[in-house]
Amino acid sequence: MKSRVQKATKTLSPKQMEKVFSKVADYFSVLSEPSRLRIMYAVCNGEKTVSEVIEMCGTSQANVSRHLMALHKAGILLRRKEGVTVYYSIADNATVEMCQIVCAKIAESIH
Amino acid sequence: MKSRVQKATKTLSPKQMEKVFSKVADYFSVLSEPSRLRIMYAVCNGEKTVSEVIEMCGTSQANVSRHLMALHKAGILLRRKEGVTVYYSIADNATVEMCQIVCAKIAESIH
DNA sequence: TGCGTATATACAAATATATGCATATATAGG
DNA sequence: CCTATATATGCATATATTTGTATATACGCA
Repeated sequence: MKSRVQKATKTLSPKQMEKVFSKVADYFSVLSEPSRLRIMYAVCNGEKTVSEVIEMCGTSQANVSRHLMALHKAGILLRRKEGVTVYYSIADNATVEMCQIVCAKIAESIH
Repeated sequence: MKSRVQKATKTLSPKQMEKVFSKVADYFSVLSEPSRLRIMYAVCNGEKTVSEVIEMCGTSQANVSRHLMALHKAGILLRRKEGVTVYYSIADNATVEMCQIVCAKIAESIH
């Protein structure tokens, strides 16, 4: 019996598997920083401007901007520009689902 | 309307939130290396010994051992010792679910 | 006790990553 | 055109992470 992960990858060659591993690693890597998770938490409730995120997170402007951009480039956040203002929002539910699973798992161990 | 992530964390103080962010970051961090994902892939189909994983992954003994231990310490893999042999296996389905979600997402973008 | 095998770990070197600070770019308003 | 505001980026530094090599530990067996 094949695992669900293997079902999702069964048509891929070894070379392609390496590519998947590398991309998945990049994906998790973006989510492996407290500062970026704080930003994700700020945004996960609805679209926010960079300034709003700075306010909510209490991090420097440069870092918030960089992190938001990194999350965007990883396909995790959408980016919408309106005049001088830039809005970021969650790109798709897969990430939120994941964060929910992990947060639940972790929060449990803290109570 | 609250997001699912916020539901999972609504009873936590800001200090506890920081702890959660830090732990979640650690969790994702462990999964953010191609070498460790390769190892996860080797193990996700059923319990394996360190030697078997070395064989399957073609990585050095030291690295496989280190990575398996890291995955274990992060609560992602179970560790069972029998004589001189050590067996590792997936600790719980949350991680596999996550990997499935992400792999599906990524594999899609490769086809 | 001594040897061989399986696994873990210490240390150094190479590489990557996050951050602060300064500066650049873009746009709206006067 | 000039200024003020919002956002992005370049550079240097501090810090963390990965890896290889060598060595240590643990266990079974003679």
